[in-house]
Amino acid sequence: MSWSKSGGEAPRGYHHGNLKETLVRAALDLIGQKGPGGFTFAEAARAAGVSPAAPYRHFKDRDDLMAEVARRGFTAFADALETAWDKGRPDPRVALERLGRAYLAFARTEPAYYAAMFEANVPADATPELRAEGDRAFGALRTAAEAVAASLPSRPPALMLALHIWSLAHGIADLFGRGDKARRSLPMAPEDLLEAGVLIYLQGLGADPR
Amino acid sequence: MSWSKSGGEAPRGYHHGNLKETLVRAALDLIGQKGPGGFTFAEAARAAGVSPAAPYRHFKDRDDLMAEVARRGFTAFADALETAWDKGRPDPRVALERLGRAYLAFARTEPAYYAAMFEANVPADATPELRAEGDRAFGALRTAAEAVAASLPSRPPALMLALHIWSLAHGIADLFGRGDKARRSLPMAPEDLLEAGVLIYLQGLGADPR
DNA sequence: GCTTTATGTAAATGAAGCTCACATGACATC
DNA sequence: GATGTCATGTGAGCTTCATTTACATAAAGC
Repeated sequence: MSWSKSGGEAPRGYHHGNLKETLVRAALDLIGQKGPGGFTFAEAARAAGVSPAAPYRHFKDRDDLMAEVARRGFTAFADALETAWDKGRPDPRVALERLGRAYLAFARTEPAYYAAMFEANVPADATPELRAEGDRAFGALRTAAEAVAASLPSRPPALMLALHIWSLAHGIADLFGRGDKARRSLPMAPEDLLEAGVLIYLQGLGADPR
Repeated sequence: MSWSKSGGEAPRGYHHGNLKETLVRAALDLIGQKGPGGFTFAEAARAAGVSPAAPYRHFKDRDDLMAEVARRGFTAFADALETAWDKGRPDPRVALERLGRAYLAFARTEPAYYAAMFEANVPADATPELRAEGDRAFGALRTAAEAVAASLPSRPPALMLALHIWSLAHGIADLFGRGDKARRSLPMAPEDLLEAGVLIYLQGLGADPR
């Protein structure tokens, strides 16, 4: 049942028909296999079955493709965080924990995206779209921080709270959270490490110790 | 007064005499200027004034040179952390704050080392020496965590404490702590963000709020 | 049909990583 | 002091890559 070129080696004419999309997927595959440094423009072209020059019709250069992968990563990331937050239901603290787990789950299940987003040395504002999606991801965290801050008696500044949680989550993800690529092994699940950290942190801000 | 080859463009014979050292420094320079990805073996050779093949007499390949740079970085890092900790004087909490600041200071003042250590995709155990120095750096943090944990009424597990603080520090350094290379700008100094975070965290563990 | 525009190809350039055969010289040993 | 050996550089060459330029093909509108 291969009537289209989705997935397989469909013969094609002079024009590919879906090169841009194919290249992005190939790039994602390659990044997943060999890291953001190992991915080459030429190999992505080979994977798509086109000449080495063809990708230049769709991306300015190698970095531009990388930025597009990162942008899609941030889109998926922001979506995941917003979904996990679910408007703070049933209450901000529970929702925050869900958000933290979603953060680490993304790093774990989408290491290729995560690498393109945070390890490929793509400038945060390589393109306006990239900047926008990155802001949206951080916005999800920021929104959560605001709700949690408002629920605490000490009323801490929401931005600070967001930055602390983001940094902790990112640090854990970068150091321990990527399967076999992790820098060190851990005596517990990264998710649990993060949950414990956030819990302690919130208690430090005066949350009731449940 | 240039009677030796230290520092300048001293004419040299067939043999360089100090190539390995020169290459490491050149690599560090290049990494600082163009990032870990932009550094090339060939350019390091040019900087040292030798042919492109010469470096292979001292390093197995490009990654091997990178690993050596990272190793030296971890050595300097571990030294800095141990010095800052200063055996916990005058008391663990004060010393821990000093250690946290030293962590971020290193990331800020030695971005090239920090990049080689954490962004160059050098496996943590690329060489036994690298692993050893990395362990020593973490050991400094671990020692500090033990002393602080022992000083707290709740007696939290020291390893957990070390991992939380390391992750927070690394996350802040990676996201905000590298000057213009930072991913986002911050309304405060990274050092202050870290200090506030650790303070809140320790309060969550039952430390007296000073 | 004819033009315009988008999309690919071929060929070439320049740089990089790496290897191999060979050159040079530092040093030890007779 | 001649000689042999080992460490350290050189030169040339191979392969891969990024990127550009001129040209080819086809899809769409006229």
